[in-house]
Amino acid sequence: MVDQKSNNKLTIKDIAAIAKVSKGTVSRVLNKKPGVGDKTRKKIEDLIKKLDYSPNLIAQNLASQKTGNIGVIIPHQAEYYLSNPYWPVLLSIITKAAADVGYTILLSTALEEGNVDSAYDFIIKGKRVDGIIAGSEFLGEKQLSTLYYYNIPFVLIGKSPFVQEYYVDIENRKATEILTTHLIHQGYRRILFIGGPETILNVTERVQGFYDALSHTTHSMGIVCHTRYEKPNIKMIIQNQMKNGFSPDAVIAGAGDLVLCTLMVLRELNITIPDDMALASFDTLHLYDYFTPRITAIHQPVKKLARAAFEMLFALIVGKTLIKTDCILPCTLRIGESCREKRIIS
Amino acid sequence: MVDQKSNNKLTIKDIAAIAKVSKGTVSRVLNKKPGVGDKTRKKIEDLIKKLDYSPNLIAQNLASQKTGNIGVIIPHQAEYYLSNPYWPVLLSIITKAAADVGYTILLSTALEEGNVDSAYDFIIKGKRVDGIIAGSEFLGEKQLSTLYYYNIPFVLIGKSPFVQEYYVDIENRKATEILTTHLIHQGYRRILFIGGPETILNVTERVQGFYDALSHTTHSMGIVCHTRYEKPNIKMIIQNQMKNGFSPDAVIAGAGDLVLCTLMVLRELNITIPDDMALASFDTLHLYDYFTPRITAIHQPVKKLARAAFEMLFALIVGKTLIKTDCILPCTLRIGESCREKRIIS
DNA sequence: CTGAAAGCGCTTACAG
DNA sequence: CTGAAAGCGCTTACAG
Repeated sequence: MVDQKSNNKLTIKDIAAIAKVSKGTVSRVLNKKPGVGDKTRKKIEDLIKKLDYSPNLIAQNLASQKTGNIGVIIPHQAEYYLSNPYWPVLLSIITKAAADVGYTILLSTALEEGNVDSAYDFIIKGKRVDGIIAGSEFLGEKQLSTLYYYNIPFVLIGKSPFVQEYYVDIENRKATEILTTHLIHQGYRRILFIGGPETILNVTERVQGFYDALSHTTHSMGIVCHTRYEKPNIKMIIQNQMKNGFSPDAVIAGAGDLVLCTLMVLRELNITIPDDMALASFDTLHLYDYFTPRITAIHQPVKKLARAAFEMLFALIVGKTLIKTDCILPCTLRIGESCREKRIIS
Repeated sequence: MVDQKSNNKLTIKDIAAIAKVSKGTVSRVLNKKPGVGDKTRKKIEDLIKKLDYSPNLIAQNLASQKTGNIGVIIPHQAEYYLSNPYWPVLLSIITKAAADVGYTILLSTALEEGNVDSAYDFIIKGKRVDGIIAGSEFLGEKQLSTLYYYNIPFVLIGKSPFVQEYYVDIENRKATEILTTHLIHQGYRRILFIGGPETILNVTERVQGFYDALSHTTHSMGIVCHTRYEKPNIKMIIQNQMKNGFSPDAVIAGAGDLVLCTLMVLRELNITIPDDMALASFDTLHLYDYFTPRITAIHQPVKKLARAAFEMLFALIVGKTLIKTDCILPCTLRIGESCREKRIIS
């Protein structure tokens, strides 16, 4: 048809005109608001369906002063956060939970590792989110003051020293204690704990858990070393500990980001797992089951964490009062073959 | 301060009032448009910086009739597309390329595997993207007619039987030929190719490449089997082929989604790689280097693919005329230890 | 170079 | 129950 307008952008005005009602009335049925007669409502609903009209979300947003978006801030650069299923899973669960209640996710990540400024600016300036879920790493007072200044509801994933409410996290300390205790029970005597940077709260919590376990035994001893996530110097750490007389018979990778690297280093050094050295880790790997031996590890309830974060944020956005302003979830121990019971040699 | 308005939402009106100019003038400097005196421009720029004003993007969008968003449609559900680095990498590269020119990504995925309707509706209705990059899988005439109806520029990742222009892809056929030829040269004689569903274009292309290689030799023969990605029945396939007399000495996993499963099945059946059976794959794995033996594989230039897709879309959006309306990229062969040269037994 | 005004497509008190 | 009108915060011809 020639006269089929190529300008196929139906607006509320068109619908109103065709239905011979006011825009206000159409708006009311669009938003399922009361104050419209049954007949009128039906007529407009039919028309909308027939014409396949859908409202311009941008205009809705501007008029209603709500965006329908929630911002997710991943405080890492893509290369890094994609190396691990943690953030992708978190993100996809949040997206799904948000979609269920009509919200869209706006994702913002650090452009370079450790620099979250741009990520916050991107999301906050421009006023296009109703709330924010952010990873607590690298969250500083600068970002916080911006959040508070713009008065925007937010929930953190992971504790922050600066924030006392509205966060979700896991039982880092307790879980590490459980894992370490397992190693002790399996007969390992000299356990090396490799953790991330000590400036990160969950790292110090895990270290505490490690010491908690050791404090309950006289058979085993432990050593803690820290390294960066992005460029871990695990090889050096392990070699040093082997030379300096501690010579660990078990090593715990204190974060999902460190397991693989540790695994590689052990292979490179021709150290057999678990015969030469046991390996355990906090956090499981992507494709976990595909590694031999499977690595004994603490499993985080990432999906639950994501759902908890979204529910908390949603409550904040709609103004529901929260009874609990935090949510700390327990982890589980998954036993593989990488920490088999030690033969009586030591 | 008590009188520090909690309503801290600076608008263009406020800026105009303070600077004693009109909103139009502020808008012009905001958008770096000509038609403003140097002094006035400087004054306004300083004010904006001082007050840390940033314009409301939603209002900008509505007024300018541009969204600054581009939609990315991943035609899979999260559980599935996260099992493989392909989509996450694609997404993160597109996001970065888009950010460089001021665009934001709106992600939409299938809520259930194979059903992309909602993904398209979500992105297209509501008019909030200036263009779309979509995976070509499951793209049907229904989605296409919607895209054309709304007259929205789009670029496909992967060929589609329905679309003759504006897509990017890799050399599926040629790459598979290269891989298969490598296996033949390594001395493998009975090669099993396990591919995805034959309804998918890249699967049939790869199968063609497989046959291309075989057609150049009289030493080796091949068999092709198809399976679903989400729930591959690889164990059955391999067992059948072992029983029925073909008894392959090499297997090619025809897609990244099938490698791991194949690997697991071989382990389960106590088949050693490569001594009992060689394993090669199209597409590398996440954490590729961490598997022993490393698997010989075709490597796709995913990052290049993503950049090519975005560049093409961007050109379409700004109305630049394209010389090439498609982009087919070559792949490379990565040789691991999973297809070692075969001892002369057969 | 600058301003006044119309308009983007909605929502939402306010009347009636 | 329904409509008319103002307003959300911008942009963009159009004058001058």
